Amino acid sequence: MGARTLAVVTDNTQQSPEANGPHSATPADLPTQYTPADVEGKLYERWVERGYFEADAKSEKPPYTIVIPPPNVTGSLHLGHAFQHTLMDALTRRKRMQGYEALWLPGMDHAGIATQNKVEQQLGEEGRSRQDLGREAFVERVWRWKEEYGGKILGQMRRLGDGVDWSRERFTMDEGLSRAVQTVFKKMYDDGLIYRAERIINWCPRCLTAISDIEVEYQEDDGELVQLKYGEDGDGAGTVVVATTRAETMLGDTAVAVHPDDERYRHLIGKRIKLPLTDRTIPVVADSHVDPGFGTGCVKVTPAHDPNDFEIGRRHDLPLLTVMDERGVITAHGPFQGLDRFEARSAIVAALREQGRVLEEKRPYVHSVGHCSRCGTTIEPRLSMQWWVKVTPLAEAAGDAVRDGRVKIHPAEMSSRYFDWVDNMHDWTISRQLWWGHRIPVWYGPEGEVVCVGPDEEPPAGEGWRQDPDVLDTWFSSGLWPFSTLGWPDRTPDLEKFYATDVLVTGYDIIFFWVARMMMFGMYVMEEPPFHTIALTGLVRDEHGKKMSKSFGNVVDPLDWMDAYGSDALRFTLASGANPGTDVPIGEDWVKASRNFANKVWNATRFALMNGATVAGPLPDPAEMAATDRWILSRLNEVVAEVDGYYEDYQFAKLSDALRHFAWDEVFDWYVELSKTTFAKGGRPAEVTRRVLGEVLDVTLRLLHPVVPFVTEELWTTLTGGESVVVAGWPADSGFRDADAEREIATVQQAVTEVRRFRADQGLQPGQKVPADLDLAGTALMAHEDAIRQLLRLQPAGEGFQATASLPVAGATVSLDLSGAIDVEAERKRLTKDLAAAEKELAQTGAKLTNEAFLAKAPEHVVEKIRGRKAAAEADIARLQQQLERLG
RNA sequence: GGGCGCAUAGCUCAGCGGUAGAGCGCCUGCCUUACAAGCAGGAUGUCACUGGUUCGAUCCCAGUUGUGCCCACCA
Repeated sequence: MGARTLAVVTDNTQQSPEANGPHSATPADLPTQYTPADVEGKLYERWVERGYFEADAKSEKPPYTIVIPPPNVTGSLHLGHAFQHTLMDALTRRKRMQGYEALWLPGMDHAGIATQNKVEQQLGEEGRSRQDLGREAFVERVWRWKEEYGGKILGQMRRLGDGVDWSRERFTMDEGLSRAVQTVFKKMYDDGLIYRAERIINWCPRCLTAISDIEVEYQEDDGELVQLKYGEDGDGAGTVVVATTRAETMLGDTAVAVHPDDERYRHLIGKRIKLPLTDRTIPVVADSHVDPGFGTGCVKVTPAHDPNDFEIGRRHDLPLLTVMDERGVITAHGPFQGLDRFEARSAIVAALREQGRVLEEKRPYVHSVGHCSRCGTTIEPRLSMQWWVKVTPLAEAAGDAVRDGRVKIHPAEMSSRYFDWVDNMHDWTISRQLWWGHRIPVWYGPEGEVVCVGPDEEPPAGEGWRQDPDVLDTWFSSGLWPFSTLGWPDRTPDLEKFYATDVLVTGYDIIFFWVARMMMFGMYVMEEPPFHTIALTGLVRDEHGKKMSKSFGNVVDPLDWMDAYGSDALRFTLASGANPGTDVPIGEDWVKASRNFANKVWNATRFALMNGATVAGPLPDPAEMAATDRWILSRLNEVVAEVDGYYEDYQFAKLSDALRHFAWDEVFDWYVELSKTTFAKGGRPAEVTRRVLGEVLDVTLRLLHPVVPFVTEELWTTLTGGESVVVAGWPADSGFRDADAEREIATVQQAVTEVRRFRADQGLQPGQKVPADLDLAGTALMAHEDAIRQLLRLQPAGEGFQATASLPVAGATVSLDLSGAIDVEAERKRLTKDLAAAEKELAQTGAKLTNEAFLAKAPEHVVEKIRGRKAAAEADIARLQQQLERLG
């Protein structure tokens, strides 16, 4: 029977809501292989042109909002982005289909240090520095850079299929967002939550700026712990030995500290000793911070170059002696002046060694050293005046919002990480000595006045007034992102409609940097959490679970895989690996497998179209359907419910898995195969199956669409004639279930599989027709004889039929004429093996059922189940023994 | 130094009190007119180790070993 004759469906009078008149897709419309490149770009542009992703603040529909974690303007798409974007896109696409006013808001972060470094590097290649240009020209240059090279990632997002609302794209340095920054700064300043203080901060001598604690990355570095003898033998106080890994700071020592209870040094407390290489004497102070058990129990104290020493200095009123400049060059007078800190370190140790003051060296001494997260330079603790945010009250509110359930963290186990942070947060250094960023809105007057200026206020004018030269930490503006992007501080329709956002999808690695700060600002500014749910994702790793890094050489450009296998394949693979909060390994073979799945869906739909599958008209009455139709519809509705459940739980791996198995193992491998017999026979049953097959594919494509938007769009529009699956409705569980049909088909599957196994064991060619006599009377298989014959390539038992093999399957008997001797040994082997398994099962279940304790204490349904298993094992054994006997 | 997590098939991971699962890989046979990016069949696990709780433990508890991550002011 030709496909053309089967494709004609004309008797339906009712159109489905999506249908655009009589629909006449033909298999010719679809090539035999899915080629992503042919459709992806075209479809994306169509979606954008039609405005599907543009949200309407005036809509009556309930809102669903996700703001994108703004990628750095310097960034390009990596697998981590592709991963998170896939999840966010799937969430918003589904909600859009469900009838929500879905907004996924895109944008970028100006990424202060990163961007400034990039442009400085570019200048460097021209032999110039930012100082050569001057501040204004430099910032101008950064803007030009941003226009020219920045935002590469936005184009890449289109490749991925991100359904973002481009009309609402934002940038943290936009006029509007800058106004939000200034407004918040002013408010916090007025509330006493922002203050200026001179403290030890983390200083990057290369970037020449302060950075916050979390921007410091600690590494185990090789160092040298040297023990230095301070003081003079002849002196009254004598000598003490201190240990240090940073000998160069000794030039700035202003004390030696010992523990107050340390008997060894009690006599020294209050005395002064000579500081080597200088003409100074320094006091010995008692401070309980000192651990008497470490080293000699004596600590050199350098209040201007070490945070602990700074605290000790404060407690003992020690002078702060700065001996290095902002580039880490020694400024103290003497032979070391002008040396870089590392040169100075060896020079000073050498000089002290010459004086016999270096007692003992431990080398290598591995210890934890802080590095700038942006450039890797060793951090220099540095005394300086900076702006700070007083975080305690903000962090408390941020913690409470999660504690009292207003914000849920997924998976819940990750909450501890969040609490650890917000409950122990130190004040936040927000000023940066950079030029690219939001300038601190504070003016200093000639008389020492300090004025914080709001966005609608004029800065003080006149002689001697100048603005603070520093800019704000990038995370200050990104912390405002969930509301600044919606127009705050204005009470915009967007803000009214779309705040608070629904879910924040981001990596667990960014909880401290970003999540906690958005929570703090959201609670403080909006008095409402910025999102209802925080869905934390893991990191993308390579196929062996190893971190992707340039040094390992295992970094993959997602665009390469999208080129080779399509965006859908990449997305499906990422979604399939997305178990909440866990890292996601990905390998090229897996992407290939996802591509194969897309192609399978493609071809199954082609088959359906060739055979006249349709979505037109209402579904036939179940009473009119064959068990196969009722079975697949029952399963379909179960899958709809299952997928919905997984979405609510952000279980992307589970829902992807469930859909793949349903589509491939059930719809394609069984329903479609069974439908071939129905179509071949024609008549009303074929019509019913055409409609059911259309329904099943329609719904399955909708269910798959959020994760694999391109192939589903192409197929769905072809199948249904609908405008776009993007704006089609999300399937709802109709409640239709048919347990009898499910059991019946399970029996068919079992029987068919059993005979197939026999055929394979007998070495029969898959296509080889075998005469067979089927005795199916009184079994669930009865209605499926034709399908069973078709699937198993069995032909009617004709003249001279000889039942050389007789298989009991599912209560029925299938007799085959193998035209000669069957392979007795192969069959005996198989049966013996099955028999052993059945006997083992019988022994196990039997043992349980004779166990009094089990019978007394196990719940009834468990006991019942074991009884069932025992009966099944007994039946299997009887059947297998009978077969073995027949073999002789 | 603290805290958290993980150890299940060759690889990557689900499962987490009642018969061990998936994807990829592997073996066998097939171009069966939707698909070889496919079809059919198959093999594979002392569920890290040692105890404990339980009628019953991969699953709960304790300890051991291995491994990963986060935090911390180890001079």
